[in-house]
Amino acid sequence: MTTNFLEQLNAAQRESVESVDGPVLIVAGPGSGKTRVITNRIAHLVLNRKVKPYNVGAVTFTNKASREMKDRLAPLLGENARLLTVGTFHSFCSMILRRTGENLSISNNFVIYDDDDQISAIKQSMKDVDVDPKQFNPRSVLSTISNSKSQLVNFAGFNSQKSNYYEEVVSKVFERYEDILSQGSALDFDDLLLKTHQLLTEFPDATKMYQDRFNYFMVDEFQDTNIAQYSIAKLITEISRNLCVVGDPDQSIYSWRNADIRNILSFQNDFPEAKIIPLEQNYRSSQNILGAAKNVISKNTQRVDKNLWTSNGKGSLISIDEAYDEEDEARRVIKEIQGLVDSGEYPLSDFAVMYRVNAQSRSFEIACRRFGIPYQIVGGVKFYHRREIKDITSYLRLILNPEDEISLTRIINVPPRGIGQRTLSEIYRLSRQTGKSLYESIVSVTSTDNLSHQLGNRAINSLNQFLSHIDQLKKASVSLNIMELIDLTVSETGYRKYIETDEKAEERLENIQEYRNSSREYSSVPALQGLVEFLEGISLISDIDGMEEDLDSITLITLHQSKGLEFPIVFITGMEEGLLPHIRSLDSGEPDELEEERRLCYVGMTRAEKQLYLTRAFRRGFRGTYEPTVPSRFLSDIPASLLVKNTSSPETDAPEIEMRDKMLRFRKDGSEKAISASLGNNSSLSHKNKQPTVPTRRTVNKIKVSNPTRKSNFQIGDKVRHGQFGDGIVMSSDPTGDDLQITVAFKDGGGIKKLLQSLAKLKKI
DNA sequence: AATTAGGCATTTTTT
DNA sequence: ATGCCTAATT
Repeated sequence: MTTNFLEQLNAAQRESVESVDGPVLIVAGPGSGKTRVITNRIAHLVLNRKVKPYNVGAVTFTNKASREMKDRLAPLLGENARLLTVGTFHSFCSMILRRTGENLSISNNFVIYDDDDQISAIKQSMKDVDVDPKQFNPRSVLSTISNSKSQLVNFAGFNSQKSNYYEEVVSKVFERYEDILSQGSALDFDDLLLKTHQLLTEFPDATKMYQDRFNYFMVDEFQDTNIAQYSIAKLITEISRNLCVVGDPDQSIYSWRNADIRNILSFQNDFPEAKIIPLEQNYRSSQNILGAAKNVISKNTQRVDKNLWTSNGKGSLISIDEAYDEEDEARRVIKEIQGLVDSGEYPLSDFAVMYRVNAQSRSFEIACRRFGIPYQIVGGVKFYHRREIKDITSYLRLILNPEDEISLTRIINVPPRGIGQRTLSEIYRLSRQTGKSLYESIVSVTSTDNLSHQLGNRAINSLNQFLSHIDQLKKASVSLNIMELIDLTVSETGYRKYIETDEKAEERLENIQEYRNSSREYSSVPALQGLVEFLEGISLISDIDGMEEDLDSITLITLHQSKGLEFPIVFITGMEEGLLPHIRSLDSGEPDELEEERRLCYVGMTRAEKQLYLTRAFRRGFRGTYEPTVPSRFLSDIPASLLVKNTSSPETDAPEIEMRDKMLRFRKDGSEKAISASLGNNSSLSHKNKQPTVPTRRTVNKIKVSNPTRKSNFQIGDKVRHGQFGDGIVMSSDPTGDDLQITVAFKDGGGIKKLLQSLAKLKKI
């Protein structure tokens, strides 16, 4: 091995790589070779500074990123690469807690509750402490708790500083929630961090062990870490002070997940001696793209300006394309891609279509299928969140820990075995009365001499049946590997038979098959440990992890998920007020949130190497009705000199004729084009064995070109009569989809109602 | 106990 | 429009 990899770096990169002693902050602009710096830095540590790989730790944002890092290190370090500790913050913490969590009475077989489980646990907690889920949204309660935890405030802390009624309520739920989790030997995502932090502050022996081990520690995507994560990194490197963080404040897009951009400031305060190295040369994008992106981001007020530059050529101008609606938008994008692919210049894998919200993916999927363009969709309906998958996972968790009440209640009657509401609430009652767990209560209820319950023979039989399933699986679990265990679960519990009656049987069975396949890599691990690791694996996996770069397909992806990726040609779609920037950020009135939207846009734009398209639709469907749109403010931040001269697209307030023309053209195209076989797949695991799915027959005449109801029969100010609400005055009338929405203020306290002209037989009076 | 109908909230982004 | 939850039905 030689050091020649250093010679291929620019000055700043090289300095980043060679500055290994003491704290370092690398401010890495988009495309500045960040991953290369990190991997080379590790290689430099091991090869030139003779640091043992065992003493190096690096945390990344996703599993995918760590996998890539390991892949890149393998050729440089050979076998040594395996000895490095590279993972996400959450998997890093999970490792610590499995090894030394017993200090905090955490079982080393703990399971990790994902989103769904957390919501179930919150709902159960709310029920237990008599909080009405209609009055308090379980999701917001959870997010309050999560927010608290990620700032290192546990239940005790939260409880002692609650200051209003809402927080009092949350506190009650919080307490119960923690009980449910510990009952289930479960930690949620935030606990992984919170408990690790607790361990590292309260248990010097364990702490010392980790501090001695991780002499060199690196944090990637530092701008998207939360307080808990930063604190952990600080604790780990308290002695060595060899903490290197890499990030870009302009790419901070996860504040809603409690990431705290102030960490960057804190770092400079906490480590005043830190070396700060900006990486400002962009190797990814053309001058035009970089210029456009810089113009967008520069409108943010709360930022330090950077001097990003590139020696790349000017490249193509940026295109702004305007469509009639989201279907038309998708059609135009996919046709453009098809054209470029047909010209032979680009492979499919060069293209990414990005959007703000997952719901937008639908129209692109449909267009891809219609035009026969293979696509890879990142995210969407999460594989591990599908019902059949969650069900089997619950069984597996019960094998590990029958006290897990969230998993138990999920599957106690799945498949149906006659354990209904009545039976369950009786068990609950007994459990609360005796202080025993649900499982224990079931065991005691089914023992012959217990007469303290009010359950019929039938219920007892069903419960016995359930118990014997769990028993049998538990016994088998000590000798079977994970794959065999899944098979046994599916057959033994009658789950397979049950699923076969489902209308989506085929799809569900396929998913179970896929689940089984994904367990293969754990099958060589000893029985129980394999189970633990498999369960951890599926909890910590993310959608982006399933993405495959070299698949011959285009990529459909959210802007958030696109962070860290790059594509020769990028389409950012839905450039509309309310979508990007998202309505939530506008409603909140928080300028910070708007700035984050702008950063999100910036992240998307800077993914592009050669060509960037920004698209929008004149109108967009929202839960049933269509709304006219306003172009995103970010579009006007791009100087005209960087844009392709507008050729065909009309302006926002296009004349009616132009609009109709577009619609006609659309209709013609859509119905004439034959449906080609689709290579797309719709699972986040991206298995290639999906049969070509028949596209949803989306009838194009959904858009009616002429519709008599579009013309309003009512003028503002007209007096009208409604069968139910009585008399009122028309306030406004707006077209929605094919219909007209009439807003009427009714007399006699009837209030203001929005009515559809076609349905609400309004009479003029 | 299981099935069904109707009411209601929901959609930002995810380790 | 869709999906989840509750209430009503059998």
